[in-house]
Amino acid sequence: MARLSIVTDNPRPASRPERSAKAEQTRQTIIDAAMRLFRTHGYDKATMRAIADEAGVSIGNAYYYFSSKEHLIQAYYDGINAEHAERAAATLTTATSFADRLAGVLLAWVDVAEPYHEFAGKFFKNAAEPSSPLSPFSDDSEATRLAAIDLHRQVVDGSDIKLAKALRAELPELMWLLQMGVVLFWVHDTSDGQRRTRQLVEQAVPVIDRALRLTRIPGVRGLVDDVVGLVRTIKPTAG
Amino acid sequence: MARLSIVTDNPRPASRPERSAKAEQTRQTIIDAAMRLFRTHGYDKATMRAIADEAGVSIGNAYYYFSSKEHLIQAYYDGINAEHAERAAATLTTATSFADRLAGVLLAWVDVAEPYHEFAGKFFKNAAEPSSPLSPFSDDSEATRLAAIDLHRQVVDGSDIKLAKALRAELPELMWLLQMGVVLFWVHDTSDGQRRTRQLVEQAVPVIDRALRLTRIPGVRGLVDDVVGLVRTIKPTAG
DNA sequence: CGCAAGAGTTGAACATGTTCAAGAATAAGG
DNA sequence: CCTTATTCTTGAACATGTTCAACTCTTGCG
Repeated sequence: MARLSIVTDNPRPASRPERSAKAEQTRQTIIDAAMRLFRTHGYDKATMRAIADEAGVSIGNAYYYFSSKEHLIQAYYDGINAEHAERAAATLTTATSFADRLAGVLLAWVDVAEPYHEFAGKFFKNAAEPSSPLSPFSDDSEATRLAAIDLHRQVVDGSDIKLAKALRAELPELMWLLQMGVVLFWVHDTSDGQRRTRQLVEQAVPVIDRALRLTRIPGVRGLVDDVVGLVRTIKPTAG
Repeated sequence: MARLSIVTDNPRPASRPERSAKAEQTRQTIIDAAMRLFRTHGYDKATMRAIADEAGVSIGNAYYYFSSKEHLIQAYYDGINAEHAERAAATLTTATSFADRLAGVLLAWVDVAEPYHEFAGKFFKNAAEPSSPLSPFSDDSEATRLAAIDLHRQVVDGSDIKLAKALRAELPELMWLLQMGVVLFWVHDTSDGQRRTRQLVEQAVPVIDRALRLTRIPGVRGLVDDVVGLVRTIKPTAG
């Protein structure tokens, strides 16, 4: 699993990004230990003490590198995202229809995330707090979020779908929101292998595809402009 | 503020619902103490010890009545919902257009919830965990959820909007989902008085209204059936 | 080398949600 | 009233995320 540390928790000011080789190694050791324990014992059992033990460092040292358990989890989060991008690439290079591409990308996420489902509930809890750096809407997650949105831009751009320019520009962001919705459903989905989530994706994607193709109907056009305007108003201006 | 304890945390089996008058009183004392501290000192400062102290009982006793801090918060949750229903009634008896009714109900929620905004982040965190009884999707919250959905049914039924039968049946549930979306936005909204959330509601409602009226256009009709089918597939069958 | 400044490391201590064995108060049955 | 079962109450004890003052090691510089 590739490990992009997109969202870092660097204890040093940004102006001095270097870190000694040994420190970097210790840092990675801690991450690896945490991964191992999260996987084998779950979130609750993987206490900071256990992680520190497993990594062969003191508790205090773990906190020197990661200012909270949440920040430690961030590596997990990034790992899933990186794996998702990797896996989605297969779909993005082969499929041409919008529906296939979107379904492929969404199902790729479900596939990638499956091993973490049990863990995800606990993770999700932390991510839900607005002030948490793990929140998908937080400033800290911006890089991760933009990468995910970009993935959806590729879904659109590489597809055969015809859309109004304004809609095409905003659509990837809306699709990212859709993906957040899928994640929400997935987290609550207790069916085996998250069967119901896959069903949701497979059933929803054609409907979305159909809806998007309807946007070219004259009577619907005005509505689309309204939606785009709404998205633009709401979107970026933090605060 | 009315206090409907819709979702109770009864330590005794459901077959023996009675509780001594004194016990009931102690229970209420604890709730009141918790409310006071949540309001005055916020979620973090309102420790179980502080709450027990304020209520004049021991920590263990507080846990006898509420099996976790989350369950104690439930009263808060219910209180907001009850107040919302009360406040929404004004709109529901006067407004006749669908847009006005929906906007009125959603804005009523923002009004009612405003004092709790700071607190809400912490609350939301707990509610986000799927296994939490506080989750709006949990079995424990079913009564509360159904009440909220019913509120939206009143919005639809009392309005002048014309809709296909199937859509009309599912719409209240979709509107409840919309409300959850508004709540999500609201939680993350740091503008003063949650100005941006109000803006979102005011701008989104006319768009929704317009979209619903478009559902009668021939070409759109099939799409609506698909959406209804999708909602029905996904909705109830827990697990 | 010698030394100062900073990086890296430590574990005891703290705060808080939660549990639990034990006891006190109350209710039920005779 | 006495006995017994049940409800109610208690606070010490526990687990765990987090902090912090102190310590050791490394680096840079004369």
